[in-house]
Amino acid sequence: MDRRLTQRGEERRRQLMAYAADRFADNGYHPTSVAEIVEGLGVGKGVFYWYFDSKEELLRAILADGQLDLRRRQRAAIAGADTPMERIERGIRASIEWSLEQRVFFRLFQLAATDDRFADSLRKGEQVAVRDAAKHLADAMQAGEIPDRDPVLLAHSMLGVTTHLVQLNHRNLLQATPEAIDTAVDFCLHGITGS
Amino acid sequence: MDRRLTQRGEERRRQLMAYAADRFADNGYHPTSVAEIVEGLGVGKGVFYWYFDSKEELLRAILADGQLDLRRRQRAAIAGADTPMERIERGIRASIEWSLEQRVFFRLFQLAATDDRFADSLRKGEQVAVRDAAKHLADAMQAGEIPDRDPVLLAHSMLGVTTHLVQLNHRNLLQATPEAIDTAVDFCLHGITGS
Amino acid sequence: MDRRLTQRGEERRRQLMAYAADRFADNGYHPTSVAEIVEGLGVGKGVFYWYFDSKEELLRAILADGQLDLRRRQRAAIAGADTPMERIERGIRASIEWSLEQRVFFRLFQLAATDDRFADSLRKGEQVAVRDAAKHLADAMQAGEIPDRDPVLLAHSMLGVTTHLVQLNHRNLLQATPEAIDTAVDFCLHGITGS
Amino acid sequence: MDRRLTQRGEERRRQLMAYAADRFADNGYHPTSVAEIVEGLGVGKGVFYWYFDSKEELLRAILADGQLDLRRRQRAAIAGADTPMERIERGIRASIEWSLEQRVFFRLFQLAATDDRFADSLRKGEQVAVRDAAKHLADAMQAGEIPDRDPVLLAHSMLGVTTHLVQLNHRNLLQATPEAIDTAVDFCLHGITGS
DNA sequence: AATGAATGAGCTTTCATTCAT
DNA sequence: CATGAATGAAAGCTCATTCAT
Repeated sequence: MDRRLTQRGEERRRQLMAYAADRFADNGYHPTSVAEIVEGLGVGKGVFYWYFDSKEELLRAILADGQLDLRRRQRAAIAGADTPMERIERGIRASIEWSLEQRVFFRLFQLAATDDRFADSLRKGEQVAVRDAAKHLADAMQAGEIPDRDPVLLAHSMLGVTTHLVQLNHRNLLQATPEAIDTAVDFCLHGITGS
Repeated sequence: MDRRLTQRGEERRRQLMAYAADRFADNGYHPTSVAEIVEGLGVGKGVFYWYFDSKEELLRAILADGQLDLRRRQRAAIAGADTPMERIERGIRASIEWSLEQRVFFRLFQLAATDDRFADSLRKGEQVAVRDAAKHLADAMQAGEIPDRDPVLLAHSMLGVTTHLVQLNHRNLLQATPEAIDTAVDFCLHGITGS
Repeated sequence: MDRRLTQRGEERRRQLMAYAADRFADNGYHPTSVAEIVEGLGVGKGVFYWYFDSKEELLRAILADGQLDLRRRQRAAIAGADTPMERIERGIRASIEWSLEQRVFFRLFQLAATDDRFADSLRKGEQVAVRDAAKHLADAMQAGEIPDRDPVLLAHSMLGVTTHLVQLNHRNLLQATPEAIDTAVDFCLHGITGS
Repeated sequence: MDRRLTQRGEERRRQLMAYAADRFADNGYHPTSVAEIVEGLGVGKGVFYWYFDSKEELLRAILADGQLDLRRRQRAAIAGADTPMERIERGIRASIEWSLEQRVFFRLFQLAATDDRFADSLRKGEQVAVRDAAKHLADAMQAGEIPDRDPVLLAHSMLGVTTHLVQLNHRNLLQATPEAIDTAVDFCLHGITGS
């Protein structure tokens, strides 16, 4: 799908993505039909296929959007930090905050991770973030601030903690209060610092 | 579905569940059709609906099976431990090991967690395990072995770490070697121990 | 589609093929929808896909049926002939007669010949018949009954004459009376006999 | 569609017809969409419907163009001939040559002949040519050069031979070499001459 | 003249489920 | 218990055509 879009077309595309993202997040990918999406927006079915090759491509586009946004936030958060440990903490906090705010994107990431058709594109984004964190961890090890361990594994461990916390919050099983977030961040920092 | 099953009937039911579990784990719940399941076993469609009310009920039954098995393993692991901290570590390790062995069940848990129709029944099992771990954590706090923090949150943090590790392993993004498992367990123990 | 069919299933399959053949012959392949076919028979849409993988496969099955029938007729016609020339004439006449009787099959052959998706399977059947005729022509040349010329080309020329005649008849542009058939057969025989 | 077209408009119309003719010949009428045509030319959909009322009308216009061109060629070929038999042979040869050159038109004629919506307009053109040939045949009979037989049927027989030969050539099943053409023409001439 | 956007009926196909045997 | 057949709503998608600009 490589169409030259007018201003109006660009808006329609956004509109479709936003509405579909909501529906996917609420009902899941398979249970949400294209008909449901276009009816929800009060447009004809053809409109959908004017902007997207398929339902699959639509979700892919949404996911890419989300990953881009998350990545931006992480970069901005890390930007002003001076030490590796500071970068790590800021990165964690930025990820948690973004995920708490971007409920829809977060749920779509979770959804997509369980579907082979989408898991790969997610993987790429995740790996970028993980490798970034691993780099900072390696720096901290170099500086003797934390003991030597596989930095990639540690980065993934932190990711596991934060992801799970956000999930609980979105499912209303736990309130992600500032204190709770602090506890989780502390858990991570002590996890990497070791004895 | 409350049928008195003969010996042979019981086997058929197991067979259906095992085969369906494999297919669901490989292709996902929605993309796997009932037709695919019965054809794979070389039986007619009637067989399926003799043993299960619906495709949905089938997955629910599979999930319940898995949760029961996991719970058993966790209990057995904790049984011989004397201190709270030992119980915690053994519980973590048991969960990791089971999840690594039971690839199919683990994948189905992940799948089901993203589908509202199944998420609730999973939740229940998860909460039992979390509350159990939280109890041990509270015991350890009481004994002054770890600083006071929300034990439920800590338990969830550990769950996040282990789940993520297993996920990586099953996706071939990381080998869950004994060393890697040790690192993750260490991460958790230091996470709860704090400074 | 490799299904074990019961007596009843076999009948349904035949029924679908017969009805669809009529509709395809009347309206063409593309303009005839699966919905039209199943509605015409008063059955559900699923029935169609129980017996055929696709609309395309259905037409292929019909064509194969027709070709088999034509081939049988040609073989039977030639069977009792003693000389090459007699075999040729009987073969021509058998083809014409079959094509006149089997209006539907004949139209489907014409239809399919203009569609790349089906042309190949037709080709094979046609070539078998042509090669057979060419063999008889070569025999006649050997015997000095007709002058030497490319026997395949001559066989095709005869095929062109007969096909065209039948076409005219089915389109009501010409009555294929016994006299007309005789004229066409004569045309062919003189065409191959030469001066 | 009765539009006063500018010079440029005339060109656009030609361009659309030429491109569409290619696509129809390659993929068939139904499988070729209007979208495909306009996208192939890099123009908007409005252009198409500015020049043609419908997809159907477009094909009709193309077919009319082709028939006109063929008719011209046939007339020119016959022009210089003195005897009926010469006219017949020249007509045959002209038809074969044109059909070999005008691969696209020829394929479209074949396509259209199997579709009731277009068959009629083709029929008219074919009948003109056939009646023309039949007239020459009748002249030859009058002159005693060939035996008396239904001249229309003979003309159609010749048409069947030549059409089939060209078809084979376009499908790469046979090379229409000068010798092959001679053989086919001979076949026709002997076919009408008889014993 | 021309464009991109929109329409919506209709297409082929799928699939959970039911049923007669 | 088990089978093959049948159902029919609904899915994803296509496409000739129209329209606002």
